[in-house]
Amino acid sequence: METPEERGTSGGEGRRARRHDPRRRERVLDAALDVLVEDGVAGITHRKVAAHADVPLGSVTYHFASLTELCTQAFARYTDQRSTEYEALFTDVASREDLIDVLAELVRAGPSRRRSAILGFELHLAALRDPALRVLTQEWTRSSRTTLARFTGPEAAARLDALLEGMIMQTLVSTEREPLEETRAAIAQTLGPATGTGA
Amino acid sequence: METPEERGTSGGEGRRARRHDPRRRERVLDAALDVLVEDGVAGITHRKVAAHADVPLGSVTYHFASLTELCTQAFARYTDQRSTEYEALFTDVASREDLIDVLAELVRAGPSRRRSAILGFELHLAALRDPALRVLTQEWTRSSRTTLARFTGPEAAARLDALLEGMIMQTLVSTEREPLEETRAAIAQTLGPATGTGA
Amino acid sequence: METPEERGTSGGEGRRARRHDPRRRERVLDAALDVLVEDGVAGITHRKVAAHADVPLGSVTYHFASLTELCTQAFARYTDQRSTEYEALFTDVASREDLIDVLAELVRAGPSRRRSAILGFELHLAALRDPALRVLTQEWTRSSRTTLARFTGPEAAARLDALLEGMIMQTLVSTEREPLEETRAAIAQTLGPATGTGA
Amino acid sequence: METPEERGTSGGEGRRARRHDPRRRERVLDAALDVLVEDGVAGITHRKVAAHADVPLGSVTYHFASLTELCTQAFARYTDQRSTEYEALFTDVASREDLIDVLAELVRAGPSRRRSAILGFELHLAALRDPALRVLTQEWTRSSRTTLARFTGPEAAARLDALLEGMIMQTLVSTEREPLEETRAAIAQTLGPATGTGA
DNA sequence: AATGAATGAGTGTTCATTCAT
DNA sequence: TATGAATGAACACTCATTCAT
Repeated sequence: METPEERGTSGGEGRRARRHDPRRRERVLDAALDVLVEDGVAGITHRKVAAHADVPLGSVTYHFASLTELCTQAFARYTDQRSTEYEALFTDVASREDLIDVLAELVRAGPSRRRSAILGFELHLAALRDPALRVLTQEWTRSSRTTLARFTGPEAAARLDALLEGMIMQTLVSTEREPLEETRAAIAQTLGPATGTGA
Repeated sequence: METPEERGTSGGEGRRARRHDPRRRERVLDAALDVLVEDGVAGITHRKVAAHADVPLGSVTYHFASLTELCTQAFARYTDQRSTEYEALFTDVASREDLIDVLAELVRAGPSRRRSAILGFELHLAALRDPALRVLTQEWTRSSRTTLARFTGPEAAARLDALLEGMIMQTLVSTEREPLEETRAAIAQTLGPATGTGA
Repeated sequence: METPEERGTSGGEGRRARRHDPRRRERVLDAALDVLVEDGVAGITHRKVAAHADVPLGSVTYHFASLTELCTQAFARYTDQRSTEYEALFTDVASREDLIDVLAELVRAGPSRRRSAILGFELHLAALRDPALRVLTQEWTRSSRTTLARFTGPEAAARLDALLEGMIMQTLVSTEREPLEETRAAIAQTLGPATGTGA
Repeated sequence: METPEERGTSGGEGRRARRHDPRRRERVLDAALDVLVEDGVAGITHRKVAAHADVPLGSVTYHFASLTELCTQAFARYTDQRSTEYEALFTDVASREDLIDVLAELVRAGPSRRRSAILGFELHLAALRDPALRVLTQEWTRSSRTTLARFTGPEAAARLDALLEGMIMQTLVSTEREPLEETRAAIAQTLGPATGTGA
């Protein structure tokens, strides 16, 4: 009913002619995760996600019925990927020492981990207010504890999980890095005294 | 949601004629904390804060130059109160057992603590992106570790702090409560083996 | 409200494999009329019509070049059906009494008529702003007056037509029903004094 | 949180410096009625109203909590004004002839009345779907019938009201004007046979 | 012939912030 | 000092319409 006028003139630069783009959905979800890392749940908007994915705004709202749903699905994608990654960390663990190595590295790792850590905490916080997200955090907790429990037994796994989460949070926020030895010592102690033979 | 009619001269019951209200600033800050608990940094607005404090909208923007500043000062008020409270928890601690009691209670405490825990995590997350808030988290970490260190030595204090933070976060999100004994056991283990005489 | 998941291959039960559905067009027009009854010209959208007709969105835009055209054709279908129905009402009218019966019933009839009445007024109002629709209202007015005039002569037909339209509108909006006798009396008076023998 | 940049640069031409504008509300309501006349309930938007009132968009949403409420209040303003006007039409009516003159003039009047008539029908139609508006139509019907009944008695007032409404609607839509004599005759007949002395 | 994917214009609404009083 | 009015930017979301298949 209104005159369209400058139809199809605008549109950024690198875009155009990406009609029929399978994986579009996934690209948008990844972009959403990028925005969540950068600006948090507090700062995510359709527009930022669209810009980040180099996709028109309408494309985001087309694929996801609401911003909430976009976040939910993005977080689901995150926990999914994260679980697999987490599992993979432990494939080569054969001894108590190996385990400590892997976990200390997990806590102290650099920027690559930073992204993951931030998303984890954003998710936890958002889950406090959104039951749909609570499903994800519960599943994630269960799965990470199960993985740890293979080496430690269930109670120690729960403690360890809490300790790791706390250490990761603190690493995230603090400016200076804790000495490696202290990280290892904290993990070792939570694992409990070394038994005679192995992990 | 409001229209001038509902705004303006009205204001419920308790307001009006509170000219020269010296506690106005503090009331607004507490209201801001309430809103942060309820809706998070993602959901705070001047209007919600004003409504919560039963104060005109203009009063909020008058006392605080920007929403960011309001949040910063509210968080500052929170860490301030929290530090004092935290310190107070330990005044009667005389033994290792006392310490475990107090910390287990800290982790497991109900709704009263929930507010505090949520604010703590909101602050941590927001601090990732705002240096002004990082000052607060650093000071808060330093102070809580110092308090703990009186009983444990510095390294154990750091571990313990991480463990507590992780446990509190998990308590916050999870639906079922962990058995008290496990909480105590986790703390005890992180404290390290009991020494001969006391805490 | 829909996301690709909910759209796409799904579609409830009765759809699918209705390739080459010759009545598709008519089903869409009827669906459009349903939506016009429910939400008015103010509320009609391609999506609502498609959902109502249980037809993919693309099907609506495929068959009708624009929403305006869809409305126009739907209204055309309405006046067409309505004229036939209207005509049919009078086939058995043999006396002045019969005529009054039929018209009173027309004014007072229940839900079945409600649909028709609402569409009539939606059309009239839309026609004020759209010349294409004015063609329909003029033809409809002409045809209904012609029908009435068979029993009353042209001037009385015009009056009667106006009276009926006004009464129907009032019936539509008002909550309580006017007594039958008053409806009949109003019609009778507009018909003019009974002549000796019949209608 | 975003950079404002070109704050306060835009803003039309004739505007500016109309802070503290009492009557702003009323101006907006009148603008809303203008838009309703022009584009109907189907076409009203905040932006059109703002432009018509030469007022910033924010001003419209500031004064009215929702578009629905804006329409409701605009229609309320309309019925209010209309009732007064309607009443005034009859102040000088002293005879049956006078009454017929006034009503025929009411039906046939030109553009000035057109606005009023369109609003009346928009309101009626919208009232079908919105109970808040139904309050207005009921009150309006009651009041106009009361006015008419002063000259005709209650039953005739109801008939007359319906007839007038129907005739006005038809006048609105039709292209050619009905002869004055027929309008008068229709009214006269609905008034019933002239009694001996007067109105 | 038919339709799912896609897109850009535009909508209602919220809100931080400014400003006159 | 304090606040109601005001405003413009931005947001989530809807939708008519286009287009590749």
